Amino acid sequence: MEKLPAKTVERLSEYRRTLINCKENGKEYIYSHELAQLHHKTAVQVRRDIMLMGFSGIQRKGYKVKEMIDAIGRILDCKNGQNVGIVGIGHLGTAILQYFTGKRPKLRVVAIFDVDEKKTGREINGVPCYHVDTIPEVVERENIDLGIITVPPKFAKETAEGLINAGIRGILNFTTVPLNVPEDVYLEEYDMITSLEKVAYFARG
Amino acid sequence: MEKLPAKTVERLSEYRRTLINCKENGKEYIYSHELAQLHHKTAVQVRRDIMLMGFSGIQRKGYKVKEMIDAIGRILDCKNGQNVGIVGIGHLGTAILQYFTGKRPKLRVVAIFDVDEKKTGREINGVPCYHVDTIPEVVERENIDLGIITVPPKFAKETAEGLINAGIRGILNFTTVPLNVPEDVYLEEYDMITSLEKVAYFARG
DNA sequence: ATTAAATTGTTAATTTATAAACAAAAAGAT
DNA sequence: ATCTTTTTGTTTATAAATTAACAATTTAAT
Ligand SMILES: NC(=O)c1ccc[n+]([C@@H]2O[C@H](COP(=O)([O-])OP(=O)(O)OC[C@H]3O[C@@H](n4cnc5c(N)ncnc54)[C@H](O)[C@@H]3O)[C@@H](O)[C@H]2O)c1
Ligand SMILES: NC(=O)c1ccc[n+]([C@@H]2O[C@H](COP(=O)([O-])OP(=O)(O)OC[C@H]3O[C@@H](n4cnc5c(N)ncnc54)[C@H](O)[C@@H]3O)[C@@H](O)[C@H]2O)c1
Repeated sequence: MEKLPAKTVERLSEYRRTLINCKENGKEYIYSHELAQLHHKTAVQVRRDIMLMGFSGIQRKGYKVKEMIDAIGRILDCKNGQNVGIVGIGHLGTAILQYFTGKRPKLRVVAIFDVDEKKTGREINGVPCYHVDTIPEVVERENIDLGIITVPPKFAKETAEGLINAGIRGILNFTTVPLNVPEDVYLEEYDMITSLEKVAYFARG
Repeated sequence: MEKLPAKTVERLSEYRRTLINCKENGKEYIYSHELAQLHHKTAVQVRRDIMLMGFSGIQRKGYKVKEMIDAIGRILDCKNGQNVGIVGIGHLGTAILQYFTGKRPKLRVVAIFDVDEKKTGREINGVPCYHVDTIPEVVERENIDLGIITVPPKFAKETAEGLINAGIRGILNFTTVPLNVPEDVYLEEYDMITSLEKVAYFARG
């Protein structure tokens, strides 16, 4: 199936988060303009995204929340789910781990890796923590597809290489060290400083 | 002065990070294609961004690293700097605080806020931690412009309102709770789940 | 029944972002 | 000196993303 535009994929993920919330609050239907307002987007944009993923609403009633959650799931989720490993379980790694637990059944954090012996060999937040040296075996055995890198900067490169050699398909990198990945590995990076500098720039007149 | 496109601003921030690194490694000049490669961008894009900010290189020699860092500073940095407050100093807040310290002299984290009495009333990472109830006074007194929200979700809304009432100009929100801000407050949001779902989507064929 | 209002779905237009093309300048090679 | 190569700077073209426009449908009101 043809891939959707990256921007649409991002928004679908965001819409789903909101829809799950709506569902928990007992909301059955939602209008495009409601969803738009919650995301500071236009209603047209929302409808266009929904159209692109091949879902339909009911005129004058809006979109069925439950069905739309499922429709987004058919786009974003892999049928049998995808397994995730986090490397470097310090402040940021722990924040991510906690944030993830229980949120997305199809995106399972099944392993975390560190070098600190106070952390390895036990479970943190219900997830086993392994020594980084075991990345090859564990990634293979646990069928880990995606890696999140939250190690100190100077270990970022070797961590990425380790994950890639172990057969990972996608990386989310929070160290702000430039990484080189082969074509068939998808790389996403995020830097809070960039976000804050953007806020700083646009916040002043 | 006219604002640059948001995408260009983001890239300038990223370029600067890399340039600072280059400078520390004693690199004096950099070519557009080198900078491009480090950021998985094209050389044309890099040159265009540089052109948009009104900076010039030297033909066949590239861009002077030190001068370009300064030029980006003239775009991104406020003359007298901007002060930042972080609200909610748990795992994520601490990760951000540590990550920031010392990195951007013009973007100073001058206060952190929490409700936990084990944290308030002392310094964390060299930054005083105040009780959230004192946001109005502290924001005023310390001349805080920008706020980062890393509180538990259910307190996100009131935190944002508190910051806005205290006169903040920009917010970086890591709780994934929809916020409403007045027109003159710039809001940026980030969700790691969205990033990872994007990686998951594009990482599979 | 008829009309009016609200809302979706889709096409068309516009705007923004990226890439291509190429002139100009500098450095080095012949 | 002249030519070739490399690299910047800028314009032009292409592509992507967003917004506008509007037809179609449903519901409610008169
Ligand atoms: N991009 C961003 O927005 C952003 C924000 C905050 C932090 N960071 C970066 O994220 C990383 C982690 O930040 P943090 O605050 O959690 O740091 P931290 O020091 O709290 O945690 C780092 C963890 O990595 C472990 N570690 C060290 N070497 C390792 C190795 N070779 N392999 C595996 N694990 C190893 C440590 O034992 C520790 O548990 C740092 O690189 C930091 O600069 C990025
Ligand atoms: N957007 C993302 O990518 C992302 C990732 C991880 C976590 N999060 C979110 O960030 C937030 C913080 O995550 P965390 O892992 O650091 O949680 P945490 O529990 O470790 O930290 C929360 C902190 O907020 C403090 N706090 C509680 N109520 C407060 C209030 N009313 N005012 C000020 N401070 C208060 C607590 O004392 C604690 O120190 C959560 O909302 C979490 O969901 C977002």
